[in-house]
Amino acid sequence: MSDIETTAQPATPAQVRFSDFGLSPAILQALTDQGYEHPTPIQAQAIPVVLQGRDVMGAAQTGTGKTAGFSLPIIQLLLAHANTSMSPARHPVRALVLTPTRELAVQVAENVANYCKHTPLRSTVVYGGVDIKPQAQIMRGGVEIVIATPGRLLDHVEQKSISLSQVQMLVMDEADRMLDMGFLPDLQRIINLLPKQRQNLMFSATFSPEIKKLANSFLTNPVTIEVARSNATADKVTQVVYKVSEEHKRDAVAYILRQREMKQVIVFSNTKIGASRLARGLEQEGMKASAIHGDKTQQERMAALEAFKRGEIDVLVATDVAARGLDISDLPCVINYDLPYNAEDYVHRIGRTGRAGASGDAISIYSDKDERLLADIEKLIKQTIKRGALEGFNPSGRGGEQRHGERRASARPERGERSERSERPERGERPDRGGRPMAPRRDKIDPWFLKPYEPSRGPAGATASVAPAPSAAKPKQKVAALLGGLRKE
DNA sequence: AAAAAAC
Repeated sequence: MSDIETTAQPATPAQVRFSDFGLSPAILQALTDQGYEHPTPIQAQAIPVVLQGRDVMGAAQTGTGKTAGFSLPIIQLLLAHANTSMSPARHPVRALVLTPTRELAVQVAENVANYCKHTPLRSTVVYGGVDIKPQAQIMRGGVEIVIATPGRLLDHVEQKSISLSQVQMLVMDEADRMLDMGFLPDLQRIINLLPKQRQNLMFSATFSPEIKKLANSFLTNPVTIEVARSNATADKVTQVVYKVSEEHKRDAVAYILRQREMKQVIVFSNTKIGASRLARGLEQEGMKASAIHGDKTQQERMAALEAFKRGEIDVLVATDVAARGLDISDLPCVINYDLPYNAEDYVHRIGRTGRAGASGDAISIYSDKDERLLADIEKLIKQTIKRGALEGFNPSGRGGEQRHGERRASARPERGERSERSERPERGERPDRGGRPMAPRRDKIDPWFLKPYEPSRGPAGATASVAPAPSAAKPKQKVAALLGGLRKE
């Protein structure tokens, strides 16, 4: 098999209809219910190919309609052999969808359930952080389609609440993300439990060498589908960066939010601590803000997401748990409170806005020490991002915008002011880690985040030897070794 | 460097 070839067609979705694919009336009815008539480009390409039973390697950003692209034909194929018996034994798991995050699993499951609603097929979702028993109960009752995060799925396998021996179709959604998160060993264990004879669909936002290798080991003669070149940012998104000194970043975000009177904004932070602090800071400024990150309980995560979707919260401060996949529709604006360490994450983050033809703004705050990150991002997206100036933003005090009568600079620790104490991570923020081991033990914590910011300088000051290559190569080697070794447990 | 994910 040669290199990945692009089958990207300037599809003409306006002329294609879902009814052209020979899908069952039950599926078409579900689509009609939701007002869907025309497939998106990736749907138009994927549906016929999946219906043919081919393996697929799909490159697609979120917001392209990828979920329907694989779930509609899967449902169709399952229906072709569906039976209406109520016996659990007659409802073995036949399609398995794996996702990297719990929220994404829930979201995919909601879609699948919707598409199935006029069919006898049953689907369910399993993920960690919540009680396992109800999940096991549902699966023992028999389901054809399971959407899962890898760890909890394996848990169910060990508990024997699920058998994977009848799985005919496997979907790996956000495969690049799963690799990044170290799910490769779990993926391999799961795949070892599946029948050899099956159809595989893999979706990834990027075509890194690791992803190609994964595709080569798990897919059989796949058809490659690509819509919108990966690494290309949506053209509808207006991007701008504002340079601010590190200690004024939070004020800058508050200023931007207030200035533009923005509703429904996601603000991305690189750290969980940073996200919590920023959310609280914004709340103190009177905004309706909430944080979502991996140290929140699953309940809190869901609650924040729901509140945001319902419009009860205007600002969702998130780590990269929300960077990919989440279908928070058509946000007018995304703000990067930190520039992401991985340039690719920038693309995913700003992909939350400017979707479905709408335009959007992507605003990033950065400071001196982030020049390198900005350069990496611009290199990846092959464009220079506009440097903006925050008109009227005067964080250094001395009057400035304080004449608006705002409460005195809640988010501006002066030197020596000991606001740090009150900025510690909330107590009780994670009474329940969802069963995952508590992150680092107290005595092992490196409290870098509690220290005041200091521009880090090498020991010799001037010779800040720049050697990014080896550090970048390391994780890749690990992935390559795992892929090559195909170790089994 | 960070984040995510099973018990």
